[in-house]
Amino acid sequence: MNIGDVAERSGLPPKTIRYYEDIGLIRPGRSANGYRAFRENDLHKLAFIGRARTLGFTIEECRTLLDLYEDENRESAVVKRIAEDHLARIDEKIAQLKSMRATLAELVAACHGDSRPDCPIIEDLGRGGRPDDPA
Amino acid sequence: MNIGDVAERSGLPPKTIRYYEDIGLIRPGRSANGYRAFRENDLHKLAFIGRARTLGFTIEECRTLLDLYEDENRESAVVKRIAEDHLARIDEKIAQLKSMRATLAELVAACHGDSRPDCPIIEDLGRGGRPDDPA
DNA sequence: CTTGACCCTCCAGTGACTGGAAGCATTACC
DNA sequence: GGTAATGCTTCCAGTCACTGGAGGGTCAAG
Repeated sequence: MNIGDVAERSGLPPKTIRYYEDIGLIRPGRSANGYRAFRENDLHKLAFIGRARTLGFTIEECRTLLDLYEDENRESAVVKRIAEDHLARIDEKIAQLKSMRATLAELVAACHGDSRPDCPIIEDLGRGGRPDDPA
Repeated sequence: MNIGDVAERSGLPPKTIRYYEDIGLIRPGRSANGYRAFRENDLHKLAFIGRARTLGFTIEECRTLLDLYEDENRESAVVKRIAEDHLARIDEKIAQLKSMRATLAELVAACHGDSRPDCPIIEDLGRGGRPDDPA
């Protein structure tokens, strides 16, 4: 298989696949003409990585997970721990975004959004986010 | 004020403040010794940027917001629209993360996490995320 | 007078790609 | 058989928003 076929079948752009080879996630062979020659196994790995990436795992986690994928004697506990850590990070990010969202939504709701210059959003930013002190 | 004072009062690291000057967000003067000389106005701007960044606005949005901050004749509608766009982006990200989280939580729950190698997490990744077909 | 804290600039690296240029290889079509 | 369009190759640079570090000047205290 050439890179184009693998790209189509794995859903990853050729550029990304080359990048994954660069950083050592896969090692396709080479044809006589210098083209990368992918085997089914490479395709499986790429699909694996693609899936892991859509679940938000970092490349380094993907590397570890790939090793575990190939390791017949892996302990599922190791895999589970990586996933749990990642889950915790996701929860943190969600919490952060929700907090941002809440503040921002309040400000947006308070802004009349017309042609006049006064604007609670700008005022909040200008106060550095400290609560308003109308005294 | 030297950069250290401004860093402390704005909560931004000196490196970041220098970077903000580099990209033209602020323009502090210079003392005879070559040190940056910040005025109160610079500090206000930095606090403004810092706040906007914690709310997740990009640097380019900060630039625009700063312009609006300084513009006595701004229309609050313009500000509101930027904030609304940003809000929509945040909502998108939250949705994405929640979807990741849901899938990942299922997999984690299904993994017994002991010394045996069989693991629903690895299996999902290996299938590229396609639903299991036990037939 | 030296020590240490502070400041300066410039370069390089982060993560995970992505875009583009320059140049072979192959394939499709007439 | 020629030629034009793909497709493949490598390498360099850019993205975003910083961050780390080297190498060196400046300033206040003891």
